[in-house]
Amino acid sequence: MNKAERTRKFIIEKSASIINRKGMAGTSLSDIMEATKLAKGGIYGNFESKDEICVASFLYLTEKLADQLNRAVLRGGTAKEKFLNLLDAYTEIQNTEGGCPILNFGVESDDTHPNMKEYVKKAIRSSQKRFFDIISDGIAHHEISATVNPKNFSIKVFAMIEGAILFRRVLESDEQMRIIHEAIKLEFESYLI
Amino acid sequence: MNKAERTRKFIIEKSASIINRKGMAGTSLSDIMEATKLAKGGIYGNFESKDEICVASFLYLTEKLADQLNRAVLRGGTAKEKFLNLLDAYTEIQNTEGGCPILNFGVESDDTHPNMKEYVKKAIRSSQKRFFDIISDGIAHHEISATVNPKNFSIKVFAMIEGAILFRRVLESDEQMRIIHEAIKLEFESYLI
DNA sequence: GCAAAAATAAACCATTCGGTCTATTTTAAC
DNA sequence: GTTAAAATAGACCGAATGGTTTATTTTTGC
Repeated sequence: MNKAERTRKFIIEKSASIINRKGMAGTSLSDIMEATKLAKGGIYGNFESKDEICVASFLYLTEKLADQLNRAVLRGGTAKEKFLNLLDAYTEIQNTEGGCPILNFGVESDDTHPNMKEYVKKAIRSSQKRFFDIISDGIAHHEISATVNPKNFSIKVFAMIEGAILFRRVLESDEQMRIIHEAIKLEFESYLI
Repeated sequence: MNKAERTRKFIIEKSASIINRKGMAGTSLSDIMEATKLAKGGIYGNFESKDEICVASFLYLTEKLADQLNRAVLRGGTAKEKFLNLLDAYTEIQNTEGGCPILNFGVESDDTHPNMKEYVKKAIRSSQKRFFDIISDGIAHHEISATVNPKNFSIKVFAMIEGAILFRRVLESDEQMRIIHEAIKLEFESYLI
């Protein structure tokens, strides 16, 4: 890794949480310069545009989040442990770095940032797949009742989590996150054999 | 209603969906001028700042939405009808005007727009209350099992709806909204007496 | 219809914006 | 340690930004 690569990585790490919190449109180059203590020359030597920084920041945030979620899953042996670890991880992790990148970038990824939408799509699908895989494996290993539809349940769970993250952010309270966390847990446990 | 009041109303109506779609930071005065075909003098004669237009737009959008949702509820007689009408309304209405204002403004209402957060809080609470009232009345009238916690179920349902709205927007498909809609319906029906 | 007030248009303002280009510093290879 | 290339700083650019003020048009009340 040469100096430019190191600087590029540094810029992404310093910018990601700001862009996540303030939004792409709400974050200026000045904000990024301030966060990195770099001048424009340094930033534009590494990125072609602000949009490229935003994309790189989103990918960085979701990769980091995926690592954390995957580690939480791997700490479990049974499907129950894996699922509950994953659920807990969502509750604990998402409270940092400006919130959930899928929620934040997902809302902003429209006409003004069309390329971002493809990345968010992928992130949604892989987030749901993480739940899907746990449920499917649990069914295959006779830990979870085959009456549950892994795809539908995964979609439902992930929707609840994203909704809960939004409420936690706006209401500035963990209360509703805890209520939804408990509701997911109870429902999941009702499917255990 | 004098001319200025009429113009003010006109500006809000024309601006609301744009601000909802593009975000507060992503919508410029030029965008609003274009949408309304008014010059700045006309706009600043009615509003003190762009922020005031954003607040007015949010309140307009949520009031309009609430009217539609309330009408859907009133078209039902039983708790079951009311709930399912409300659920259907969310599925059908939200696909317009730039999406769900609670989601869009909720994500953007942070440090950069602190006053907006209070309005979004209220909108979340009243959205959940609409479900809560239906469930509570349903329990009081022995239509719904008393084993269901109206508060928790309302929070859960609304989280699912907001999550589903996000997915529909990003995935550009109704599929997951339909899956979640069906999941909510099935769960609700399991509580009917 | 007229005159004054209200409402809006258009000109103006300073600042900020994303990006480009030149100047300077740092790094890497020898 | 030296030199050339790479990397970054800082000056520059035109456009865009939100907002203010002056000019013009429209509305209102009589």
